[in-house]
Amino acid sequence: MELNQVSYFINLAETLNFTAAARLSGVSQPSLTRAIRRLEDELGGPLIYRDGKNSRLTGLGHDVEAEFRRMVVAMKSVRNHSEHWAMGGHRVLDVAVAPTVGPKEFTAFFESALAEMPSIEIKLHSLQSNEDTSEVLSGKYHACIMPRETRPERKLDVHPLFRERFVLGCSANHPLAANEIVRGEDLLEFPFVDRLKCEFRDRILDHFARRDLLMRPRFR
Amino acid sequence: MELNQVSYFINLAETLNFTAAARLSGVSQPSLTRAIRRLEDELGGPLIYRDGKNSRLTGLGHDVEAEFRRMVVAMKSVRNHSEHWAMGGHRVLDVAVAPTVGPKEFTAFFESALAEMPSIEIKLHSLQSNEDTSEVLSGKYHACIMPRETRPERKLDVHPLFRERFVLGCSANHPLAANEIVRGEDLLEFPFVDRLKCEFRDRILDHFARRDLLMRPRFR
DNA sequence: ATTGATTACGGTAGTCGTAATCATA
DNA sequence: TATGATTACGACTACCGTAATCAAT
Repeated sequence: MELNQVSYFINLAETLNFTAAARLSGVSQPSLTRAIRRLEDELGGPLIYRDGKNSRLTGLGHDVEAEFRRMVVAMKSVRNHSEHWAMGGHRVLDVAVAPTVGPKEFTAFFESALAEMPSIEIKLHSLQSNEDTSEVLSGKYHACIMPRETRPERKLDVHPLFRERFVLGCSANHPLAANEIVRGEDLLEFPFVDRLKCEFRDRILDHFARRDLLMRPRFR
Repeated sequence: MELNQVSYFINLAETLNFTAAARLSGVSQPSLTRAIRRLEDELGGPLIYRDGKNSRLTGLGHDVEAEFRRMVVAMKSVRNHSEHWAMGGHRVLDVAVAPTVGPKEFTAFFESALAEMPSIEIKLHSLQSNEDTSEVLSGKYHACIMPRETRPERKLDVHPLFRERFVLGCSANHPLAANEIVRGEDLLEFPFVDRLKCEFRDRILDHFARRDLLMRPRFR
């Protein structure tokens, strides 16, 4: 079964005349005759009663026509779609933002990007906790915004977007409340909780390890 | 755009792997690669990002996949249909019966026919007044049952099914009431109405003409 | 070294158009 | 004779498979 056979048959079903159908299809009459015959051979039965000016579709021909029309519709839809696409039509950019970051930090950037490229639509997703940059490689998202830099990957473009300060929240009469700057070393004097699920745990462990500081968590 | 390209692409969209898609499609890997490339050339843009184990469909690829699946569904439907048809599946026979005749005369025949050919369904239609045997030639009906024989047509099978008697209805003391048989000549003695729209008018005119009898209608 | 995709190339199948043939009105 | 469909035949396109090449892990 070939698509030219399909469109030939549609034209034949509309004209019930091989000559006219061939003209509609832009091929010679023998070519259309052969195409229809091949179709009939493949489907195992005649599609049209050949009877000069009284030609008419067989029952099978009627049934087949309906399905073929669906195929032609789908095919035209593909052509339309790809044409619009090629013309720089609508494109959707799926961007995932980690929940810790929150998209509101970037609304200004998104707005200017949308203004600059009117043919682009940006769809924001919330990056799930079990997802990471591999979701970009697999194609689920086109880009993602994360709270920490990832290990460099050749296949990924990684750009630094922002820096975040770590801030200590404590009571006003806490010994550290007076410090303008609180270093990691200062923190080690006090008991702390090791939150295994903290997004920044790896980075903080790494930070202290590089400074040869020993962390002694009091709770876990 | 060819149907093999369509099914190749469906397989590729499911596997995201040219080698696996080629195996599924039953062709060599280079052949599938070329088919996809031709498709992309025709549609004017890439359908899949080629990236080893991280290959993924483009936006256009996603859109095209949906439409292509519709085409494949329609194609499979055609195959199923024609297969059932070839297996002696369901066939509908459209039979038109002239309203003068009425289908009830043939219910016994239709019932026996249905019993004999279980794969056949008979659909009865009422033959409209402006329709005749040409509706069979044009394919609207497969057969029609008419109250009079038509002129012989090479393209039509004509079979006599029944004979109808013409009966005189009159009052008991009418001069003709005593006759066992009423001949046309007997009728000519009496005034009668020439019903131009009578279905049998032509046949009756012909009948008298062949006997050199002059009809003198008193009303029209 | 292995997996995955593309390019090169010779062979072949299938489709096309022209022209001839057949059938019918 | 004119219209419509099929068959015959030579030509060409385009697809396929094998094999080689390129790229990345």
